[in-house]
Order: sequence, then C-alpha cells, then structure tokens
Amino acid sequence: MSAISGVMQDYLKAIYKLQQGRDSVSTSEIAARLGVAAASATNMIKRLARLRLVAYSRYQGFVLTLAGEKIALEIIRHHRLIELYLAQHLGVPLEQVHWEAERMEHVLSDEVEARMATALGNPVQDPHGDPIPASDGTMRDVRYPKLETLAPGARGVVAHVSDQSPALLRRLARLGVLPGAVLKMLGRRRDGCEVEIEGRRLTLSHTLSESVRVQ
Amino acid sequence: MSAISGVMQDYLKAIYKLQQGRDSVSTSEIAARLGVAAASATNMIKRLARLRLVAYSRYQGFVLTLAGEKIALEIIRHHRLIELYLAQHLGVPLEQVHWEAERMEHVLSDEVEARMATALGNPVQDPHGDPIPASDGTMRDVRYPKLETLAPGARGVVAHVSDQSPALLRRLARLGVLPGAVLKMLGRRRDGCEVEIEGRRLTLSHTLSESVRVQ
DNA sequence: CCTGGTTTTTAGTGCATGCTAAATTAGTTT
DNA sequence: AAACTAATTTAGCATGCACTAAAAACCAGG
Repeated sequence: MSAISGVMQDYLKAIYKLQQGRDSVSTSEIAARLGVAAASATNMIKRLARLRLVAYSRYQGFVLTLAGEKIALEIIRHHRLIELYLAQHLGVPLEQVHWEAERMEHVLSDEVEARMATALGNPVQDPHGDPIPASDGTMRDVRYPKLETLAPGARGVVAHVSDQSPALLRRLARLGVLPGAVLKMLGRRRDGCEVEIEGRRLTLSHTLSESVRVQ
Repeated sequence: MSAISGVMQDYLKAIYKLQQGRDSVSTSEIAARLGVAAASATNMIKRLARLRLVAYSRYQGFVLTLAGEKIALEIIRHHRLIELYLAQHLGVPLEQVHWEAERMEHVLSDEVEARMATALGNPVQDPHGDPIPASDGTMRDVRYPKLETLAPGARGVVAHVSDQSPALLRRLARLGVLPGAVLKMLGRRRDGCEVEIEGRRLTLSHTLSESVRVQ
C-alpha cells in the first residue's frame, strides 16, 4: 500500500536539493521550484510527513527524514545515470539529457539501473559534472566555486555546468566549456569575463559564466 | 490541452491488439485485458471517443480511428524497440524486458526513440519475434502458425514466443527455443510434443508449445 | 414475442493531485 | 505591544481514473 508516486519522488528530490547546507526548507521554496501553488505544496508535504519521509511541523518548514533522503538519492542516481547513459551511449545532445532523464528517472528498475551503471563503468559524475550517488545511498558532495572567482591569469578545470537552461547549455557546449575542459581566466569585463580555452579566447557573458563552476 | 495520458495509451494499445482481424471490440474485452472493471473501461472509451481516437456507439462495441491507431502503433513501436534495446545493449534477460518496456514506453521521446532505432540498425523485429512498426506508422503483420501444427518430421524456424508469462519465457530461453532457432518436430506426445533443437531432443509441455509459433 | 441472463452503461464514490480564495500565523515596524 | 505584511495553512472545488451497485439494453430459449 501507498507506493511512492512519481510526483512524490519529484517533491523528495526537490527538497533534497533545496535543503543542502540549510537547516530547513519552506513551503514556498518547493512550490516555486516545482511550479505549483503553495497550497498544493503544503498538501503534499503533509502527505509525505504522514509517510515519515519528511519531518514537518506547521509553519516551521521541514527536512527529509533518513527514509526520505534515501529515496531522494535513489531518484537522483537514476537521473544522473540516465543523463550520462543517454549522452555517452546514444549521443543525445547535452542540453537535452536533463529533460529526458526527468521523465525516465521514475520508471527505471533496479535491474536496468545496475546494468546501465555497469555499462558506464560505475561512473561517479554525470555529464554536467554533478556527482552520482552510489547505489548504497552515499554521495560525496563537493561544491565548486563559480568561474568568476578565478583570479585573472589563473587556470582552472571546468567542474560543473548548470543543467537548468537548455539554451545556455547549448551555447556552452558549442564554445567547448564542458566539465573537464581546461581554461585560463584572462580577466573581468563590464558584462562578463574573458577566458582562454584550447587556445581560443572568448568572452563569456555574465549569464553564461554564472552557470559554470571550476576546480 | 488534453494530452494523451499513459493510461489512455495503454487502452489504445490494448484495443489495437484486440481488434486485429475482428470488426469490433467489446467493453468487457478491454476491461479483462487491462484488469479493470467494465465500468472503468466504458468510462475511458467514452473519453477516447470524445477525443476521436475510437469510434464508438453505446452497446455496439468500438474500434480505433486512424488517429487512435497511429498513437497505438507509436506506443507499440516504443515498446518493442525498448525490449530489443534492453536485451541487446544491456543484456536484460528476455523474460524481463516486457515489463520494463511496459513502463518505459510512455516516456520515450521521439529523439531517443530514433537514436535507439539507429543503434539497433533499424530493426524490424523485437526479441519475441513481434514486428516493430516503422516510424511512419506502418507495420507488416504476419501471423505464424503454432508449433503444434508442424507435421512430424518437418523442420521449422521459431518465429515468435509469447511475451505474457515471464516464467514460461525463462523456461523457453533455457531450452534455446527463441526466435531464429531451427527445430525439427519429432512427434506429438500425450502432454505436448517432442522436438529436436540444436542436436538435443526435448519434450515441450502443451503449455510451452502453445506459446511458440514457427515459420 | 416474452422472459431470464449477460453485457453495458449510469450513478455515486474515493483517492491523488492540482487550483483559488479565505483564514491564520509569523515576523517586522513603529 | 499593536498593527501591518508576507508566508502558510485550511476550505472548497476540479480533473483523471479507478470502484461498486443499480439500471438499462441486448440476446437467446421457449
């Protein structure tokens, strides 16, 4: 009885991401993140609380319980394995894999998950540079600094690009700014910053460089 | 407005399969096939009729319209491509691919569908021997005779094995009775029939041989 | 052609998930 | 501390899709 629905999985995943480094999440935050009305979020949170997947007391915000976090990490693992699989084995363009994974993550069986992981060589990172949780529910969480924090003249390796905007991602991909790429910060400009990458020199708008993190 | 839901897709697929070679399908048939109450089926049929996906007049049964058939074939294509992909590229055991595909078929984008088809070399058959509809919605439908119709002494090629029972399928797979396998009918026995396959001789129970078709 | 049995449909419900509008609580400002 | 504002919750309702029970239509045997 009461299996975790796909919608619930989305809530758990969103809460997981929002609560990182914070001590609680508010109703309006998930509502905004998931694009639903605040009342709908309240409703679902109460349902998740009844299932002991989030700890909640009204008007005070909430966090995942261990059980909730376990499910969230499982879904995130699905998501990131699918992204990587689609990119590597089927050549799906990077800016598309996020939205494909968003739908597939809810129907991936443990069996197929395991086989995909094996086919990929048990990877630890998805194509955006995000860590893939292990099947035991462990994830090392590293937070890389934004590209703009790199001092002029310094070199860095792209560690992460945002998965939120397909258009942005496509532009970054075309410029070669993807996880693993080595670049050198040349300096800040009025509307962004100038970097050198693979011998080419380019200016990244503020919007673009905001979505790149380096190591 | 009114996108075709996953549940609707299941109804369309079921109607497609039931109406093969018949001139109409009854409420109780889909209800049985989908494991829902007759009233639920009536309800959904009326909804599909409003969307012009089935032609329906009450108490008289129904059939798919061209638009409905197009969607049904698209889902069947998804299903069979996924089955084949899982079997060939991820090594998922044959008796499992049907149920995996049953969930994934509803979330496969055209993009990923096309890439899977390419990776598989635009196949025309799934691992059970069922034909895969083309992306333009064409499917050649061949109906093969049951194994038991093979005359004693005659040779045949396994063309199709049923996808309905995982347990049966596992047994067939273990015996090597899979699409493409060449076998020779030795004769009927009281409880099934005896065949020779790859030099080995085996007796297939009636239940088993019922789910095998030959060419 | 009527009557009993089967199939189908209608009516009324329940649950998951969403919404808006109204009520409540929290937090901030004077 | 009172009062205003912003966030949250409650109340009431809609839609998709299932169910059961009752009514209606169809079909077959007499």
